[in-house]
Amino acid sequence: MSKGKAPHTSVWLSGKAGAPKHRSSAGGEGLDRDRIVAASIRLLDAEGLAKFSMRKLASELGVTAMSVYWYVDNKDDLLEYVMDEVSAEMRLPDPADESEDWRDQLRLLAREYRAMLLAHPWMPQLVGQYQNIGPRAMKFADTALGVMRRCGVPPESMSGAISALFQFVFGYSTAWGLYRERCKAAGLGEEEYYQDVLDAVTNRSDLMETYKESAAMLRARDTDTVEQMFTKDFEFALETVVAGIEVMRDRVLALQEQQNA
Amino acid sequence: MSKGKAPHTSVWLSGKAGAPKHRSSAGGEGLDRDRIVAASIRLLDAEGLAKFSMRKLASELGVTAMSVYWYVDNKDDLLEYVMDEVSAEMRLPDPADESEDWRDQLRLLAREYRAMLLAHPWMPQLVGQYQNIGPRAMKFADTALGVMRRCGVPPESMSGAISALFQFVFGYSTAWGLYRERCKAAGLGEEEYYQDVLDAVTNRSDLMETYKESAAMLRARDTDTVEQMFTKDFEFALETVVAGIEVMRDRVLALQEQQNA
DNA sequence: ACCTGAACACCGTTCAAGT
DNA sequence: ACCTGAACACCGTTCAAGT
Repeated sequence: MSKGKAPHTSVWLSGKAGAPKHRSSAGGEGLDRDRIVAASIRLLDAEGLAKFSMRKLASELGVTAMSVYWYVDNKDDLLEYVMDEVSAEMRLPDPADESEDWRDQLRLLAREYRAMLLAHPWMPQLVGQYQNIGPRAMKFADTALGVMRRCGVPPESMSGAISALFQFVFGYSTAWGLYRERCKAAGLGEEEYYQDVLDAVTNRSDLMETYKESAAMLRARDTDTVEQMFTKDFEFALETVVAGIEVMRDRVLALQEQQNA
Repeated sequence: MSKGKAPHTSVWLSGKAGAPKHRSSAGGEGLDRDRIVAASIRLLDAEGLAKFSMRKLASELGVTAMSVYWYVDNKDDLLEYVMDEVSAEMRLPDPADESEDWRDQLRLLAREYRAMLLAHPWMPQLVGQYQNIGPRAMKFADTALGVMRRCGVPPESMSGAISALFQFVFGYSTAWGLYRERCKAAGLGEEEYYQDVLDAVTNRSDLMETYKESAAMLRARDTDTVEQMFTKDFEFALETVVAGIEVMRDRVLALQEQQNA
């Protein structure tokens, strides 16, 4: 922050983040920013982002709506704290551990990211709304960079490679999370809902004509459950990106060598 | 839709989508679903999703808040119509054109998707909230599948490969769109905001220690503008995925051949 | 068939007031 | 230092009523 009071960008850039959380020292039953964040996560997991409100949160905490505002400036800030908190659920590999393959470490990071996003279906939406740049999320990003460096990609290409992998995982988790949420909201099983979509397309010959590629693909994998389909796609795409990174590394290194000769 | 009145999943699965749009025949100045969708896009582009409301939309149309509800069941449905409408902005290659390289067609699709998502900064958020399965979005997806088939990936692997590419583009566009929105909201230039983040990290030795990988990477590319950085990352990641798809295709085909022998 | 007004059940947040 | 109550300026949506 170059100037005094920058307009709203992120709590983590406002200088007020690290500051007083008002830990009620004695660990009593008073309010607390940690307690507020924990209650928020509980509510979000239970009822989703759309139904989450400051008023409900307050009543969950057995307190008046406005008490929360003593610990948190506004709803946006609170949600940024929440994001960083669940980001801490991910296990991280040690990039310094030479005994492990960097590909496996990359796979672990991708799977942990996916698991976290799917464990909290509201999380992809928040990631699309606020920048996840709190300390725990940054630790994750920094670890990913550390692993990427071991693969031998030159520094200026690292963030492109990182982007290919983790933006995919984010997009994928968003899509699958959405699908599951819709099923739950509609009171349909995952297979049921899928059958409905399939029927809607295959029963109408005009749609079969227009979307013939989609129809053909759907037919090619109709022995799988929806969950199997999503999981297979994830694993295939994950290997695609890892393989691609290796190709790009060799390509860039060859180019550099050629320039030095 | 197997049963009569399925609970809310998507307008496109409710049977009410294709139905009466109430085209005011004579093309007069009456209301119209097309007109409502167009006005919505105008408002969303101008003020963003957070400030978009049914009441503002109505007043933009010079009409009472409730008139809109004659043409559209609710806000969710309207936003799904909007998504499909802007999805039509993307140019599509012809998968049947054998004179074009499938790689180039894939690149075109990825760039068109990116351009569309960045032209409407609220779009990534909607994609994370509703399933984009309207007719125009489906046409895009079907074209992507058609191109992918030309590459030689077997049918059951196609959606995994598609996922690797387009979920990445979605995630990437979400992140960059977010960055730009934050800049605009804060009244900062893109470089200025970046400098603020950089300063926040590099001026504190404890952070430099914790996020040393990030700091090193940032230093490695500090001659680029933010826009150049994002664009380079996109191009690098795009090539990464395309290269990865080729590797995976060869790998899967070799495996199939081996099983047949 | 199309549009309106009034009303309901919510929001996030401010602000003066209490202890 | 911490919490409250009342109030403000909004929401999406329902419903009975108008033409």
